[in-house]
Amino acid sequence: MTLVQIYQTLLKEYGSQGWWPINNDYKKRNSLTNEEKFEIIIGAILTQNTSWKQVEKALNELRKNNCLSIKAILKTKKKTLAAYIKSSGYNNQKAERLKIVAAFLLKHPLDELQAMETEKARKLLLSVKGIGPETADSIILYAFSKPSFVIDAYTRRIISRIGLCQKDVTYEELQEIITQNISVDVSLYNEYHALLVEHAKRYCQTKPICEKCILRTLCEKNI
DNA sequence: CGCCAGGGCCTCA
DNA sequence: TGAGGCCATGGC
Repeated sequence: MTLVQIYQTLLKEYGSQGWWPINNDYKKRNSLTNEEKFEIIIGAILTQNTSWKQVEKALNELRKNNCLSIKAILKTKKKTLAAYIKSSGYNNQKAERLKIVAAFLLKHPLDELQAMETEKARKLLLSVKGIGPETADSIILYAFSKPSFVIDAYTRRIISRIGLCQKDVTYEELQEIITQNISVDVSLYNEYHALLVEHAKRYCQTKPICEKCILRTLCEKNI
């Protein structure tokens, strides 16, 4: 089974996912405001090793307290920020990260990052403490609409179970494997990652529900 | 009650 | 550069 076939199968099964959710809403958008891009960046940090449901609550708390802007995050006490985002877990650490990112965006405004070449923006984002490869790729792909394929635990799980990579494959290795086998296309990258997440949530869980898996017949492991 | 969730940093070899 | 510990809350 090829990576293209996997994508086509998942898309046919689940349909377009409408990522990234903004203001509690999944839908396709043709362009994003800076406010929306900022919310994506904050969400990308809050969702680190945390389910999106908890992140939505945290984002809504921030919104309710007028704390979804660079200035507001910078002037709000870390303790207060941590209380707002409590539901998303690791809240002290994430409060610190939000402040670091806000300061970073003050120095490098969204328009500047948007205009940057993809690899350059990625490296710059990776230099920020609290932004690792997945968060950086999520920001580039979903906030800036540039092709940087997002690898996460779900991607690694599904692709390794199918047999297209080792289960301890590194981030960059798996990113290579995938991008070498599909075309460079923002919509494709966007949809593919979202579909993998959906599939992992529904069937390819830590304890997989293989009987109901749409990829079952093509899965080499065929658990 | 234990496991797990749309990771990343630090430390120590 | 890679493995292991740590960060924390809430759903199930």
